[in-house]
Amino acid sequence: MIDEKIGLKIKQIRKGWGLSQIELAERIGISFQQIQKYEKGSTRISVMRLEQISEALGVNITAFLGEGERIPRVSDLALRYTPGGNRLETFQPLNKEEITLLKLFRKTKNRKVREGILKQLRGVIELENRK
Amino acid sequence: MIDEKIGLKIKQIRKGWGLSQIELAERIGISFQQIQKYEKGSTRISVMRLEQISEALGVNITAFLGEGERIPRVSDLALRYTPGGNRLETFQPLNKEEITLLKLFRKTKNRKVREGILKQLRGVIELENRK
DNA sequence: CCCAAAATACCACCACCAGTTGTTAGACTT
DNA sequence: AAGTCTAACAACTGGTGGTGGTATTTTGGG
Repeated sequence: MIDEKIGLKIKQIRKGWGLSQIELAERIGISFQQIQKYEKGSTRISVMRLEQISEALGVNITAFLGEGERIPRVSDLALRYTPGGNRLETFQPLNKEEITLLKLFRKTKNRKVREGILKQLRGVIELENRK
Repeated sequence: MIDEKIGLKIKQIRKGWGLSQIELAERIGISFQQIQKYEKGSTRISVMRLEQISEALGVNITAFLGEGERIPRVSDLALRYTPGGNRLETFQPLNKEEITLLKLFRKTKNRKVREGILKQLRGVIELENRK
């Protein structure tokens, strides 16, 4: 899966440098057979190993991961994580209203006020659910 | 070593979202005890796992690897995304109280209630500043 | 303050797989 | 055709990734 992709890149970069599996293996301190497994994607690569490999190959570790990746846009996440129902997950990008809420909430230094807001919300929610 | 660093970041980002170890664990289908090990850095993280985790946390996998790089937090993106023009300059991860607030706020479906809360906050803030 | 419950930390055990060794086969020299 | 270098594949094993169980801390509402 992802290990296969990474393995392929390892192979490409290694060959690009004209290194044999043996040479690469020696630089890292493991057997060349294990390198084979990595390149074939038949064993999972740990982050630590990948770091060693990237170092041995003189490339940044992100060279193996970057690909078409990009920083997830808010819209993507919204789509991905607001599935069926109104399951209220904590994990959602903040929408405009919520951002306003946060900014306001942070502006008031008064503990009592903040606690009051929370209490008030709880009350309303209970009321809603009761009906 | 590198696993400890990654573990720390996992913890940071997870908490920033107000997720428990249990919730994160469920999202990727492993035990929360294993999450603990990852966060403590006591077991090596495979690239595959890290990818799952980064997806579950809504960040790019490079967020855990980029050493000095800035962590592209989703909540960060969300906040900077604010169309209103007035953005929060430096993002602070959500603290406990704010997470509670958000959860409650999202629980109430009633628009009026939410608007009321905002209005109320504005009032209090104005009051505070006047004194 | 107090108390339940959620969240986290800690421990011991097991199964699997990362890593090893060994063998084979092509590809190239000389 | 014999030696060398490289890479693919099989069989084995120890370490550790992953688990369930329990103890401890932290939380937050009354």
